[in-house]
Order: sequence, then C-alpha cells, then structure tokens
Amino acid sequence: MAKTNQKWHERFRDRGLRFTQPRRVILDVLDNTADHLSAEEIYMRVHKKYPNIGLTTVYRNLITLERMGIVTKFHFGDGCHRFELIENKKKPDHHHHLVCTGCKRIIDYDDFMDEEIEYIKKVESALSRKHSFNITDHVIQFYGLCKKCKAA
Amino acid sequence: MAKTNQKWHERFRDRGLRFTQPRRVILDVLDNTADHLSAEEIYMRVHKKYPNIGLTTVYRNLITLERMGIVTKFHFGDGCHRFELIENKKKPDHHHHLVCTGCKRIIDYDDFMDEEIEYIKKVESALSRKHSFNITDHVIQFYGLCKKCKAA
DNA sequence: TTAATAATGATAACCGGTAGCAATTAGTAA
DNA sequence: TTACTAATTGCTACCGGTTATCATTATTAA
Repeated sequence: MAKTNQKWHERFRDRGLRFTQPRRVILDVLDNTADHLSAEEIYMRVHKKYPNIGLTTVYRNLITLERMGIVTKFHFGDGCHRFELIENKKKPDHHHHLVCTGCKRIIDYDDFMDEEIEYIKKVESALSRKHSFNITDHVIQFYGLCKKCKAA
Repeated sequence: MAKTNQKWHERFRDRGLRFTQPRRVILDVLDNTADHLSAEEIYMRVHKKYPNIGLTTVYRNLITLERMGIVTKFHFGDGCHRFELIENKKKPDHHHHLVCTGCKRIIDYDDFMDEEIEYIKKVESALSRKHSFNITDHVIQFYGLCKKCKAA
C-alpha cells in the first residue's frame, strides 16, 4: 500500500504516459509481495485475475517501470530477471542479497547496513575518480546453500 | 603463458578426463586475453584457427572447466555469461568489477582490495551464522558509464 | 464526444544455451 | 603398434526467456 493509484497516475502523466489497466495491475502485484518475482511469475499472478492481459505487455511494462525508476531489475544467475518495487526497499539504491543456489531463495539482508553503505560510498568515489566513471549502481551478492539445501 | 600444456594435461588426467584439441585451444584463447569473453566470443576466436571445432563443444567445455575450478563464470547483465581463467586473477575467489553499461567494458579493479576482502569475510561469517547458509561465493559489481560513453 | 496516438495482445521470431545421438578420438592395455 | 572402449565431439533440433511486428483497442487532451 505504498502509493495510492492517484500517485502512480501522476507519475505516468508527468512523463506523458498513460495509466492503463495492465500497469495498475502489475504495480499492484509488485506492491503485494515480498519476493523477487520474475516476469513470468508476475505474469501468472496478473493472469489469474486478469486473463486478458498478455505476457508481452508484462515484459514491456517492466521495462517501462524500470526506466521510470519505479522498479529495479536484478539477475541472480538463475536465467531470468527479477523485479522489485523500489518503494518497498528500506534503503533505496542499495541492493544486497543472499542467494541460495539450490532452491533459488533470495534473502535481503540488512546486517552491517550502515558500515556497508559507507564502504560502498568510499569505493564508489575512488573508482569514479580513478577510472572517470559515472557510477550509478552497484550490486553485492552472496551465493551459497541454505540449511535445507545443505541437508538435501 | 600461465601453465604449460603438460600441467593442463595432468589436471585433466587426474580427473579421468581427456586433454583434447578443443580443450587445448579454448584454454589457449582464455590464456591469451585480458578480457572477459563470452562463450560466443571464445568460439569465434577458436573458430578462426580451428574451423572444425563446434560451438556446442565450446559451451560444454566451459562448463567442464568451471567444474574443474579452472575458469570462473560471471554474469554482468548483458544477457550472456563471461569467462575468466582463474590463474590469471591476482586474488582467487574474489570477484569485483566495474562495468560500463554503455560499451559493456569491464574493469577489474583492485582498490581497497585488502579492506574489501576483510569486510567480505566479516559479512560472510555473520550471514552464514544468522541464516545457516553455506556461503561459497560472492560478487561485487559497480555499474555506470565510462568516460567515452558519458560524452557520447 | 471525439480525435490523436499510446498501449495492447497475438503471433512469430530471436538469442543464449542445452539435449540427443551417431561418429570420432584419446588414452589404456595387449 | 595395434586394438579397444569410453570420453568427447559436432551436427541438428530444441528450449526458455525475451523482443519485434502489426493490426486493434483504449486513454486522455481538446
């Protein structure tokens, strides 16, 4: 329940885009999950309530939402992209995940958050200067096996 | 020129695998580049000198080489996997890259290396304990635009 | 209400990567 | 050296995720 439809509507209008039913529904799905859903998974949830909305439309709108800065796209090495509503995250633009390579479960961790952000900032500014880069994003991911998958 | 063919040959034999021409050639390509090549790119270089070696063989052997711990596979978000000979890296099992989202250039940086490794270790052990994970790997990547792509 | 045009949905295509399978070949044992 | 045999290769067809095409539909400014 991060943003009312009215708010979303404005964000689209401000860019000269339309606030269509598919967009409303996709945002609703993203706003009502804690998971990192793939396009296919989002489509399935959308499809359950609105069977008339097509897969292509979901893909297209995820791109649009990413461009609008509403959604972030990740790749965790399982062969598909996964999406997260930016408004749902505790700290914007800081993406760190713990990924189980067995069951593909993804955990957003927040240990050492402040320390990590500070470290990232330092490296970012050093790298920007040294390599003349305009750094816009970063990713920290740990891979391993969760308790269940270790046992299995 | 990291390893002589004899050395590679032993590593394959020790696992009951054969040291074939395609494997020799693929390793040679990987050993003679500083870039992070995709399977397709490796295939093209292989193909130039040995047109009889097929694309499938390249894919298959990259998997084999990864299993053997000779090669590391990365994904930088450009839709394909990229490979690096482990022997060529300064510090094994520590992967940090600066990626230009414009021209896809990838820079291996080594600033704050020791500090970063120490920090990673700390987070890793904390996350392992807290989430009962068996952490085997991690990735740190910065994304942005390089000097050229900024201007363009 | 209507005109203009952004957005949609169905289909086909694309692209990186993989499976199946007959033919070949590296490495061992005679 | 030769013969054997399983590992490996190279086709081809196929797969799953994603994107292009294009005629149709629907949002929104006037």
